[in-house]
Amino acid sequence: MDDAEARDRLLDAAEPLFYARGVQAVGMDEIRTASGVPLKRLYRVFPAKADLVAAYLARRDGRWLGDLRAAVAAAPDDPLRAVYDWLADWFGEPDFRGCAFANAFGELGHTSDAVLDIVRGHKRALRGLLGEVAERTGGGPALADQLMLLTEGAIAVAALDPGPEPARTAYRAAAALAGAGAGADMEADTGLGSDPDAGEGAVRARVRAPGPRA
Amino acid sequence: MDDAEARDRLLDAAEPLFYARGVQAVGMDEIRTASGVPLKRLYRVFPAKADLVAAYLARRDGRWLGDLRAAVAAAPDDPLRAVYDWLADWFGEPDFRGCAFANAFGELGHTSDAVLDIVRGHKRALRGLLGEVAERTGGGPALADQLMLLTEGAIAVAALDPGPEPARTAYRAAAALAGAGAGADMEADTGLGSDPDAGEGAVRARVRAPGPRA
DNA sequence: TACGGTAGAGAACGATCGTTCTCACCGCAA
DNA sequence: TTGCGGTGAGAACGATCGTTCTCTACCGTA
Repeated sequence: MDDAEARDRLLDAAEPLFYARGVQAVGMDEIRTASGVPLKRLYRVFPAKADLVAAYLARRDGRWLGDLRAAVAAAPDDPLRAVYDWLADWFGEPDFRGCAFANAFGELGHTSDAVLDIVRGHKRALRGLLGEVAERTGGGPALADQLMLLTEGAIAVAALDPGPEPARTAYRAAAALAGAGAGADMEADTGLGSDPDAGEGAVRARVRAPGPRA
Repeated sequence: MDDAEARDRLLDAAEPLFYARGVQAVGMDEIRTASGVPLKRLYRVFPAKADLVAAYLARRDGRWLGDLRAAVAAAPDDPLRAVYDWLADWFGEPDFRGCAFANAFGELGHTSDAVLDIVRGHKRALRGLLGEVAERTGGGPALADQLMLLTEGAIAVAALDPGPEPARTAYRAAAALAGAGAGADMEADTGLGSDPDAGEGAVRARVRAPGPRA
């Protein structure tokens, strides 16, 4: 067995375990057993569990975004629809358990800066892809930000209640926003201007003082 | 010291620790030290760590939703705006670290059914509150589902990039959807009907076969 | 003043888990 | 054949952590 092959086998074994049960709930011994790679080589390829976790997230990041990008590229006439159709499909998979990166953030985001960086990078890349989709749909960055919220929201909702429905809801909202906002990026918003600080005073005055919530 | 007071002090000590660093990263000894409650009494009040975690989430659930409900009630003329102003305020708090329930789900959702139930209950209650907001804004359940996506999406985005901006983006989208969809719940959606299964064939046919993604 | 029951402080226990070490084994060069 | 570098399997180590136990001190009551 090659080191490169060992690496693949380790990641192939670790990924479904980490995704299904969380990183901390899966021990190195279980990965050893599942992969068939001896511990010695495991620790040569990944000197610490943190390295394996980072590789797991990095590989998943590449594949996930690659698949989504391919789905978008395959539907040049309606990239918006392609995004949410793809999500609907994903949400319906039997082992769907939400966003691996959001889950990793909840588990390790405060403990590991490496994990935090990967998660941030993943979301930034997703935002970039949605930016292209928004542009090709006739919208601008404002639409892209809205698509990002709808996408993240759909994933979060589907995580607790698996099924394609949240993706359909997101698509309807996205289509409505894209239709309403075609070329109307700076006046379709019913209130706040696009200056990030313009409404802050009013915003803060309207609600109570900060305190711990959720 | 009373058992009831011990309980409060334990939760007061545990909550910021759990929220800031995650449940698994905080040991019972640290909670003992931070609360000043002796270990013996700690284990009388909460026989196991899981009980303390459940109480932490339950208390936070009640307070978070109560605060949001109060903010909505305080702005009867524009409940939609109240929601996202409140969120913007929350996102700006210095110790904001995303949704405690989403984080707990990522950490323990697959291990603990009790945690899963609390998280599901929390999100269901939030969806209920947004349902009222949607209704008072002139929308129906379709708008409520969209608000849910925008809200969850804003929280998820803000978790990785703290600041009020995602709440403002969500508000703009919500206001646009509420304006566009007033009384137009069954035809404003640009494509898919409201029947959950009507478009499924097309949806599934458009994308590739399922496989592990993210 | 003696005493039973409870509280507090912290040591101790037992399990888990990441990581390292031991040791027998195998293929290969001299 | 004879060593030898590396491999595989799994035991062992060390740390952490949830939980329990021990021991001393105190308080209300007779």
